[in-house]
Amino acid sequence: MPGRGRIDKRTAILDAAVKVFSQEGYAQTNVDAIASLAGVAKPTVYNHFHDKETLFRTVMRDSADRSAAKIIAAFATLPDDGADLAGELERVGHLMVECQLSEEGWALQRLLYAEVARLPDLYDELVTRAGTPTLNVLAGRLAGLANRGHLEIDDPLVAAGQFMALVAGNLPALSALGTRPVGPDVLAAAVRDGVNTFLRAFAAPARRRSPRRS
Amino acid sequence: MPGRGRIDKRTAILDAAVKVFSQEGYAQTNVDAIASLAGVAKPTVYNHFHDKETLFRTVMRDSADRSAAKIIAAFATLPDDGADLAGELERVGHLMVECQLSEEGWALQRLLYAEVARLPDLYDELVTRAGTPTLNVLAGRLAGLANRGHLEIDDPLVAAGQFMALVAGNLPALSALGTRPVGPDVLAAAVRDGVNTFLRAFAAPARRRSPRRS
DNA sequence: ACTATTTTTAACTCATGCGTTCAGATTAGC
DNA sequence: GCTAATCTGAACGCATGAGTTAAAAATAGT
Repeated sequence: MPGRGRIDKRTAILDAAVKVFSQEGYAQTNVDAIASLAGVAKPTVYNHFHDKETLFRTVMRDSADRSAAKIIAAFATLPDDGADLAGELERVGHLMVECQLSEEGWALQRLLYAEVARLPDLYDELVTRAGTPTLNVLAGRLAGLANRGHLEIDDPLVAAGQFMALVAGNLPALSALGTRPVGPDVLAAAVRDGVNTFLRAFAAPARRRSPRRS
Repeated sequence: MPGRGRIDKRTAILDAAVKVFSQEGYAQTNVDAIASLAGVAKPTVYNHFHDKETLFRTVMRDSADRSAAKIIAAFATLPDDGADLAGELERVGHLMVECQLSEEGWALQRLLYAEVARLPDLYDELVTRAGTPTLNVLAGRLAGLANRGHLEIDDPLVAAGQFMALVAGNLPALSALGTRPVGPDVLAAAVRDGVNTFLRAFAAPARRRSPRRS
């Protein structure tokens, strides 16, 4: 019985909840499993969170916040000067993709798909908290690169969305919606392909580059 | 009580099942609702399908087959000559996107995301039946266009995946994972943006084209 | 050490819902 | 019209699981 204290029970419950919800889905999860995994009695769960849905919403909010913070931190490392643009985009793409490939990233996505029809307001909240700021940060970086003449971009928001689609678009298929591991070589190839196509479309024409592989 | 015959009971059950599963999700669906919507007694459901999971798998298979047939038919209309390539790609992209935007297309996707962790073999089956052939047909078309000098493509499979990612990648965000309608103008802009970027990356350099808008 | 709050244990209520049973009605095929 | 299959209706058993309750036990703050 670690943490016989008071306050860390809440975080223990949340940690257990994210695991069980991820593996079982919302409806298939029973609260007893969360309580026992957290090393906590069931009424304690209901003391901290009024009901199962409140617990679920809290888990999703926290998970989305963590994911967004990680991706935004990755995007923030994109330098404004165009030095080794392909390499930098690959590096950032890798960070982004690994965040989505993480246990928690996929769980968030699957749970969102599963419950969006029943909890549309939760979806809106997560988009506002995580999706929109993430896209905006990347768009800002790309706009900076375009202003310095390293990229040729009309609409930075569109380009940002397309960068994410190109780099991460094949992940669902590659990992069977996150249920199967992806080899690092396969992953690297997917990221490289996405970055190459992105640069073929948006690289400034002055410095015509010939990508290493398709 | 239409269709008091024997065999159409099965299709009535399947039609009702796809609707209820789509709206409620697997776990939240109760078989009585399917039976009553199909105008059929509950034991009849269990006469045709051994249990709820078998019914679900059948629904998913049928739905995937229908979707794949529609998309493949759309891809098949892509001409091999490069006449109005941008227009043709937009037209085909529109067909593809509308198929995914349909009630049934989104339902299939959401249900797959929701249940893939519990039914991994079903996922594999659907990929084999629908995902792989769809991608292969598009790749074949793109390879044909490349062979005739209208596109510059190293790996047609990669290019096909990237075309789909570029054209359809923003749909989840635009439609809130299929739970909200998308205006036809917004949809047209998304498809046009995707096709433009695809052509900026893959159009043969001989005929340099300047896309109408970003 | 004393008090108030929280946690635990274990049992309980109550609703949902899968899958089954069976007698009786309906239909297809001959 | 007769027979064999299927469909209906309504009820049932049974398991699962959310959320609650109660008193006893442990803990934090003072």
